[in-house]
Amino acid sequence: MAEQSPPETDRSGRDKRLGLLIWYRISRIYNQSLKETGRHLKQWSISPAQFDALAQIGAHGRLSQQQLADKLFVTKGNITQLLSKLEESGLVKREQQWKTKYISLTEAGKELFDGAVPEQEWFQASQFDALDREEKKQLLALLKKIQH
Amino acid sequence: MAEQSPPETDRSGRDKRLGLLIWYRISRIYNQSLKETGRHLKQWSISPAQFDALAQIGAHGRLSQQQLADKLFVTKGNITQLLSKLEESGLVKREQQWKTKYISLTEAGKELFDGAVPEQEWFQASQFDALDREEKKQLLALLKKIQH
DNA sequence: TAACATCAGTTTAATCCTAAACTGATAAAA
DNA sequence: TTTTATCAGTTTAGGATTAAACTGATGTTA
Repeated sequence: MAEQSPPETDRSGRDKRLGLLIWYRISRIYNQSLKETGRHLKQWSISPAQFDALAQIGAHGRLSQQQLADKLFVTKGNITQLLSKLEESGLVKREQQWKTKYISLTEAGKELFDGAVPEQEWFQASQFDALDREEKKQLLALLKKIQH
Repeated sequence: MAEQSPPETDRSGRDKRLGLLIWYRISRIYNQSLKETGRHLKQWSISPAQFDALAQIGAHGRLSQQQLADKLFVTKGNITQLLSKLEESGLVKREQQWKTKYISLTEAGKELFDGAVPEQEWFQASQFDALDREEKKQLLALLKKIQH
């Protein structure tokens, strides 16, 4: 009986090891990529978080702060502080309507958006150029599956 | 001539989009996983960063601060602060030898290590259980390739 | 209309992290 | 032996982020 059943504990042990290795890889890739992104963005004097906000606002036009928070998967408290700095730098403006504040890009913000976003996105994407098109598709499919 | 050459600009455009989608996925998976990890670790009143440090120290025994920093891919300044808290909590101790400080777990640290590490690693790994063994291997191989 | 609930945004205190300047000890070279 | 370089760790200032408490306006209901 025992000989015929698959080595369950062993298999789950190996699976645990695999899962852990994946986690550490992802963690390193993410943090490395973030660091390089930060370096690359220095030419426009903005941070990765600021870039993400600008890209969303630029792409969607008028957004409330809560909507922006949802798109970026961060808290509204974070958005308040992020926007304070972007407003100070003259890149975005806030307009209150009823109890909602709508955010949009200023002229300077649009200029930065047009200049920085395409190049930065190209840079971001190029970090995966060790993979060919087929491999990228595979990777994306696997990543999607993780989030069921 | 034109008809026979592959649509280069188009292809690289699609590749850029794929690369970007991968980046956003990885970013979301990482941040989600980190948040859930934090929630799970609350039962031992430690943070993900503290857990990682304890796991390394527990696994490797005596380590200098610089060695620990290298293993965790963070700065030594960060380690100084991380260890201050772990020392305060009585989980690790530092012993100076020559100009190097060697870190090791206290009894309380070892106890926490034995209790928390296996369970936490299991939890961590289980976040990828939507993938079967073969898919995990594939994913890991692709991730490795990214870092060439 | 007065009391209450809801909801957007703000504030506060905390954690994690970095870069850069600093300290102090060892080692090497003049 | 004095000077200089190197190297481990610390400190400091600042950025990004969160959770939780707070503010103030709008809407609902008794």
